[in-house]
Amino acid sequence: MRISTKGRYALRVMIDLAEHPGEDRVPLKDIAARQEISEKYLESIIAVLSKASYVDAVRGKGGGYRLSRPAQTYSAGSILRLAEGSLSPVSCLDSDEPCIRASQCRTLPLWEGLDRVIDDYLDQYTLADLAKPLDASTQIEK
Amino acid sequence: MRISTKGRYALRVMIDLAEHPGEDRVPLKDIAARQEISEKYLESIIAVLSKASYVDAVRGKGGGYRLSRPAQTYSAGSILRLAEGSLSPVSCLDSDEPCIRASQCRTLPLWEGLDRVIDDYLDQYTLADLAKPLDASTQIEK
DNA sequence: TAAATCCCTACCTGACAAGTGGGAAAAATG
DNA sequence: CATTTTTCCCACTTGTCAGGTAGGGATTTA
Repeated sequence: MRISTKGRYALRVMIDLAEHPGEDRVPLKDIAARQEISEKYLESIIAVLSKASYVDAVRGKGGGYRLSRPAQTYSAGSILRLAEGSLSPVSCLDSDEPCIRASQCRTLPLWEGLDRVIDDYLDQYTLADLAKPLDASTQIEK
Repeated sequence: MRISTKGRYALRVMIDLAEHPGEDRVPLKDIAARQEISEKYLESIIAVLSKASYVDAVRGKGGGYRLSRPAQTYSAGSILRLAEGSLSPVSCLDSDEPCIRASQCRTLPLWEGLDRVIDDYLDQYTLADLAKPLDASTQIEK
């Protein structure tokens, strides 16, 4: 039940952007260097974020990326679901048409509940909570 | 973030055993037939359950498997953790020695909380809740 | 012209999921 | 004792996917 690097790196990119609001545009090269992730690989990850308008890209010299909304408006769950494709623990929760044996399935309610619990938890956390967590006042109580 | 067939099948095996307490010993062949899973593959899955004494095996003619404890005493989480190895969403939660950068890590608290939420949820469900779910009185309120 | 995003294709490597196959050992039954 | 029915054990296969790497070309903007 692992979160892949896509999701984890996407989150780190977003956090990095949230922590560098001063620099108006942040080039991918800088993010890659700070996060110690290959620029090439990050390119494919940030492309997804960009297409979904989670970040705002500007080309050319002096260009780079920027969050397109305030950090508090992104939930960790939304970023992870976007990057991972899906967070659901079993594939039958993804397809729109329910499984034929759904009514007999002993475990379906378990998975549905698990899916809900995961989503609910991850949707509580915002990007603002994750950036600069040294400031204790922005932390969620656990 | 998928649960693999190992975990899912292990759960189905345990549910199947819980639903057939009358037959003192249930041969794997019967479980495989009912669950429509290859006997050979199930063999490797039930071996893990057997080694952990989750089930009780008797060889030879008339032999088979049986739950070694009452169904209410197994949590879904314990079965899944056993079969899957680990349910944690990131590998750094598995190693006993913490990551060097743990104190700087922006996302560690998020993963720790997620891990806890998943475990807590899955540990609520018992095998007795999952077997014969048509009896509404045994269901967990969601 | 340099620095940046964007977009494409292709490839690699290793790990792991998901199984298959063969046979040995144990226990009951005839 | 032989046979059948079962668990138990080890090796092997097959395919998929994560997690990248490599390279180039087009476009945009200071």
